[in-house]
Formats: sequence, C-alpha cells, structure tokens
Amino acid sequence: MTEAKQRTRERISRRQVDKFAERRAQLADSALRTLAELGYARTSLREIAQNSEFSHGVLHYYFADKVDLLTHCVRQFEEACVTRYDEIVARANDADELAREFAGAMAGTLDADAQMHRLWYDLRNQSLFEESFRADVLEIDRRREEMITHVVVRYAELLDRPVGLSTSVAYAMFDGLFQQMLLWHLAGDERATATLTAEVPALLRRVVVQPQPADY
Amino acid sequence: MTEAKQRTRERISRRQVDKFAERRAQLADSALRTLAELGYARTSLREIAQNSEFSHGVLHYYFADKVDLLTHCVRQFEEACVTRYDEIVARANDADELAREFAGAMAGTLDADAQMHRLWYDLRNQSLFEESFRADVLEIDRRREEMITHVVVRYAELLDRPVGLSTSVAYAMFDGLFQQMLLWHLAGDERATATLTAEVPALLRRVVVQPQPADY
DNA sequence: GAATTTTCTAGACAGTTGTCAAGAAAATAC
DNA sequence: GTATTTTCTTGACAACTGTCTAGAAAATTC
Repeated sequence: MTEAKQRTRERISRRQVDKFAERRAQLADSALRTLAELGYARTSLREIAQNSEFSHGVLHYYFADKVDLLTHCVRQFEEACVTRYDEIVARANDADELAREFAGAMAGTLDADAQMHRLWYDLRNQSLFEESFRADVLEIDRRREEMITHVVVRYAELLDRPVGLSTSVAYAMFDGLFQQMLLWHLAGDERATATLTAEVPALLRRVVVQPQPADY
Repeated sequence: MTEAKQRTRERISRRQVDKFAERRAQLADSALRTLAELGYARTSLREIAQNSEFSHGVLHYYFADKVDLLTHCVRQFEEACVTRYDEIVARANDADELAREFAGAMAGTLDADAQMHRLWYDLRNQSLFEESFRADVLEIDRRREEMITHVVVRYAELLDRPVGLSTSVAYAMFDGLFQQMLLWHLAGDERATATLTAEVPALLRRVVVQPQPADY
C-alpha cells in the first residue's frame, strides 16, 4: 500500500518532471527562434512568448528569470549548433572524398542554417561581455573544435601524414573561414558558398601537408 | 564689404562646423568607451552620457537619433580598430623578422586592446542582424583584410615565393586565430598570448609555402 | 463528480529606454 | 553692454523591459 502509493507518486512525479522539462525545452526553442531572428540585443521575453503559443507569464512559471531561460537556451542550443560530421568521417574512403564531403556539408549548413550560425557567433560574443553563459559557450566551442579535429585527424590518417598543427589552431582557422563566409553570405554575396566549397579542401591540405623545412 | 562679411561668415561657419564635428567625435568616443565596456546590447544613451561630461540631452543635439550616433561610432571606430602593421612591414629585413614582429604586434594588441577587439567582433556581429551598420562594417573588414594582405604579401616576397591562398582566405584564417585567442584571453587563459605569438609565424609559413602536389 | 493540484493568463509594478521640448547658460555678434 | 545665436540641462512623454501576483482554466486525484 505505502509502497504502491510511493511508486505511483514517483511515476507521477517523473511524468510531471518530464512534462515540465518538455515545456521548458519547447519554450527554449521559441526563445532560440526569436534570438536567431532578432539577435541577442533585441530579444525580449514578450517577443519570445509571442513566438510561442503561450503568454509572457508562463516564462516565469518555467524559468526563474531571464538569465535562467537564456542559459537553458545556450545548453539546448548545443545540439543544433555543433554540426556533426561523424557520418562523413566514417563513410569517406579516401582523403579527397572526405575533403569534398566535408566542404559540401559546411557549405550546405552555411546556406541552410545561416540564422542559427549567426546566433551562435552572437552568443559566443555575448560571453565576452557577460559571465553567465561563458562556461556553456566555451563547452560548445570545445565540442565544435572536437568535430573539426575528427575530420582533420581522419584526413591526415587517410593521407598517412601527421597533422601539422595543434587542433585548437586548426579549429580557429576553419571557424574563421566559416565565419567570414557567413558574413559574405548574409551580406548577399553569392560567392560565399562556392568559396567555402573550394577553400575547405585547400585548407585541409594546408593543415596536414607540412611545409618543407629546407626552404626557410 | 559684402565680400568681407561673407568671408567672415564662412570662416565662422567653418569654425562652427569644426567645433560641431569635434564635439560629435568627442561624444562618439564616449560612446565607444561605453560600448567596449558593456557591449552593444547593454549600452544606452544615458549610460553613454554618464561616460562623458555632458547630460543625456546633448546626444540629441549632436545626433539625430541613436542609429545616427552608432553609425558615426562605427565610422570613427575604424582608425582604432584597424591595427596598422605598415611600419613592421617596412622595417623587416627578412621573412623571419617580419613573422616575429608581426606575431609580437598581434599578441601585444590582444593584451592591450582586448576590450576594443571584442567590441569590433560585437559590432561586426550586430551587422548580421541589422542593416544599418553593415556597409561600414564591411568596409572596416576590407581594411583589416588589406592590412593582413600587406603582411602576407611582403612575407612571401621576402621568401621569394608566391602566396598560396586568396587574400580573403588568408585574412579569414588570421582573424579566426586572433578571435579564438581573444576568447581564451578574456576567459582568463594566460596561454592565449603565447599561443598567438607562436602560431602566427607558423600560419604565415603555411600560407606561403605550398604543399607538394605529388603527394595527393 | 467534487477536491486538489498544476498550468496558464492578464494585468499591474517599478525601472529603463529613446525621444523630445522648454528654457537656462554660455558664447558670439553687433 | 545689449541682442542674438549656439550650446547644454532638466524634466517630461510614451513605449518597453523584467518581474511578480491574483486568479482563471485545465488537468489530475480520489
């Protein structure tokens, strides 16, 4: 009896927790859509609520305050933001194919998810001014670096050559290139996608193939 | 008489214009200091005025509205933001020296002007969400690319080798590296400066020295 | 189906924002 | 030295912000 009750209660409680967490996720999703559209500076709680099916009051039922909501957003954002190239890495039979597929995937997400990517850079930049997201942002950045590292290491493997750079620097270079192409893309320059497609394989070669030490 | 009067008037008018422009510059400077400290999202007109020696009303005497002020800020920001390496380029006698001096200068400004640099990235990002600054931001970005190009081209010259990359891509890579190191630096990672100092020459080599085509 | 709990709405609050206007203060003109 | 123009301050305004509360609506429990 007591046992049964307790089990029931636990089940209910878990279901409630799940529903609670589900709604939090749903609201965080609305918040992310708003952020991607307006940017961090212009996103308000009421605007977020209008992008959901609820009124602005709910936000304070599911989140303690704005920082709580935004922190949750950043955490939830990771899945969407860290583009996974694992499949490409696993499938590629040779270095050239890997390079082509990787470049194509980056160019694809540049086109398809431009809003999301600009939000990422916006949030990462916010973390330079505000402490609150910094830890989560750095964690996401680490994951992104990890993904790039996977590709680079596998590419080097397929060429049977060592990676000639620290993974952090390799990531910084690919990220810099991607960010610049995002800038082009959102400024209306149609060459962005093509440039990215062309330059990513070139960059891969440059990261792996070492310069000849005899020449300098 | 009429002539003299007119000349006087012109002189006065020009002086007034100068004073007017001077005060605008002064206020824009206060605005930039505020922006560098708080970031775009948290900078208000009253906060800017408090960082100046005037009250908040003046801002609307010298600027039509907030966008006018911020646009002026971005334009004025260029001088501060585009770090010049011309002297280093002119002075360097060989490639190694150029690489070392360039890396040192970048590391120096990373340490000394971190706030200014994070503001630059903040403003550049804002331009992804808002039309108003975009043109000016792109212009500054072009100048920055130009500066990097100077260094890279000169470096290649000193080695008597061609630059193996488009200048845009080279800029994107150096900027990506710098931005990542800024992220580290502002997150309290002391290795940022040293890493930048070490990796910039390595990157220079990689940009100039071409991979051997026989190997892939 | 009544009682209770969970979920959500609507509105109020205090503070902040960009903007503007009336007039004080200062500089300049005559 | 007075008149006029330029410069700056002060306070007000409407709109918006994050936050909180009272209570309606819905779901759940027994």
